[in-house]
This record gives sequence, C-alpha cells and structure tokens, in this order.
Amino acid sequence: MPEGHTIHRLALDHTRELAGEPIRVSSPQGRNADIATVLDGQVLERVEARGKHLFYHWCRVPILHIHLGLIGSFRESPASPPPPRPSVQLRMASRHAAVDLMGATTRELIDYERRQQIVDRLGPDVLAEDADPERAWERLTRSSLPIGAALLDQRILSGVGNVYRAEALFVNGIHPQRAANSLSRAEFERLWTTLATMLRQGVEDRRIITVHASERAAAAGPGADAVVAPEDAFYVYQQHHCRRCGSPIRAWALGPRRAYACERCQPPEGRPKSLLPRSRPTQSV
DNA sequence: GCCGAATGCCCAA
DNA sequence: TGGGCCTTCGGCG
Repeated sequence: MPEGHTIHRLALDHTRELAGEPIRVSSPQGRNADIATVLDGQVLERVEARGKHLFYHWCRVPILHIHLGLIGSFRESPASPPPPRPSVQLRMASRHAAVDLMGATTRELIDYERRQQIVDRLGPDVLAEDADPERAWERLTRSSLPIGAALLDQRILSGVGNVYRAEALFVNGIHPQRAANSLSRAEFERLWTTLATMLRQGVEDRRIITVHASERAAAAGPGADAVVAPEDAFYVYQQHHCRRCGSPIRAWALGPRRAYACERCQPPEGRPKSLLPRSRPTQSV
C-alpha cells in the first residue's frame, strides 16, 4: 500500500536495520539473481526516499532503485528469518533483520546520473524537509488538469496517491473535478499543508489514518484508540456516507483511478450543474 | 477455484 | 488510449 508515507517509512527502517554492515542479498524468485549477485556481501550506506521511489546507496556498487508500483510490498522479519516465499524478488538480510521485497514493478541497478534523472522528473516531495511548495504551485497553475488528477501527477508534486488525494481534497472542501489552475493561492497553501501533515502522520502510524482523533473518538467513544478499522480511518476514500454531513459519497473514475467526494462538502463550485463533467458518478464502492 | 480490484506508472501505438 | 507489469485478498460460484 505504497503512497509516499510508506516509502519514507521504509527508507527510515531499512537504513536503521541494514546500513553499516555487509548485507546478504538473494533472489528466491530468481528473476533478480543478477542484482543479488552484485549486491551480496556489500555494505549498505543509506536508503533514500524521493516521492514513491527508493534508492539504496551502497559503499562500492551501483544504486538499487526500487519502485513498488501499485501492489509491491516489503515484509520484515527479525534475524534468522523464515524461508522466503517463492514470490520474493529480493531478500536483504543483516545480522538484525531481513526484508523481503515482493510485487515491485521496478528493481534495477542504476548509476548516480540515472538517479538524478529520476529525481529531476519529480515535483517537490511533500515529505521532504526542504520541499519547495512554490515549484508545485507554479506547475499547478500551468496545468489544465482537474485538481484530482494533478495531485496524482508526480511531476507536479510527489508522494501523494489515491487515498491522500481523496482525503486532503475533502478536508479542504475542494471538488476533485475543479481545474487545478482555478485554486486560489490560499487554497493551494492549505492543501499543501494538509498533505504534508497527513503524510507525516502516515509515516508515524505506518498506515493511513486521516480522520482526526477527536472525530474518531466522537464517533466511536472511548476505546477508539485501539485498532482503527478502515471504515473509521478515512473521510471519503471507499466510504459510503460522509461522516460530516451524512450525504452519500460519490465515486467515479478520474483518469485511471477512482475518485471519491462528498459533493455537499466539496461543491463543484463555479460551474452550473449542467456543465459538470459527465464522468457519471456511480454508486460508491 | 476463479475473477477483479487494490494506496502506480511505463510504454507503444 | 490501451495494455502490461507485479501479488494478494476478498467476494462470488
């Protein structure tokens, strides 16, 4: 479930668990035996997260570039791990921990120049300490995309995926179909702040929970701190009813992905209803 | 057991 | 614009 928060969490964890000592690298599934051969026994320096990309920097060999895609994931076991599943693309093991990579769309060794190309393509990472929202604002104002599509365009800003887009737009009362260049500067700044706050919380929680604790407590009463169920974690993503006003949540295809909105809390604004995009909101779920 | 969807993105046509 | 890549899981027979 990889949006930017997952990637940054992995970079932190893997740097802590794997860096500074020789790493055993293998490819149980076999398709990345070439990578394993190069990396096995090498010392990992650090793991870098940029948007949804991971870069493993080693002391003496090329950079391991990983992109999880939609369904890629890491699984972690303590030292002396169980045998890997056959689907494991790469296993990296230190004395302290082993991490298994599965389902990732990109596993490749690259040089620094190539890494630079990839980074240069990305808009500012909402999770980067030194992220420059101004760059995102410039690209946004030049975009004719709906804001819902623009937020998923990693060239405009990076790290945001389908859940955070739905949730951040909801919190700011912005309809996903509004043109990106129709946002006011103030709206953009609030949106950026929301995203940065949400993703940082995601890094900490190791999952996405966007509904504010006070609202969860109000709904669930005491004990809401226990395990948060998916239906309590989100305002609109894959929800049926708006937890603020009770209106039905609409879900429709916005570009290649499903968008979610409460059209009462997020008015399409500025367009007569007759001119609304005929993207045909369907029943939720 | 099979099918489709899932927090993504790339490429060819 | 459509298909491909990659795996898991839940819903449906």
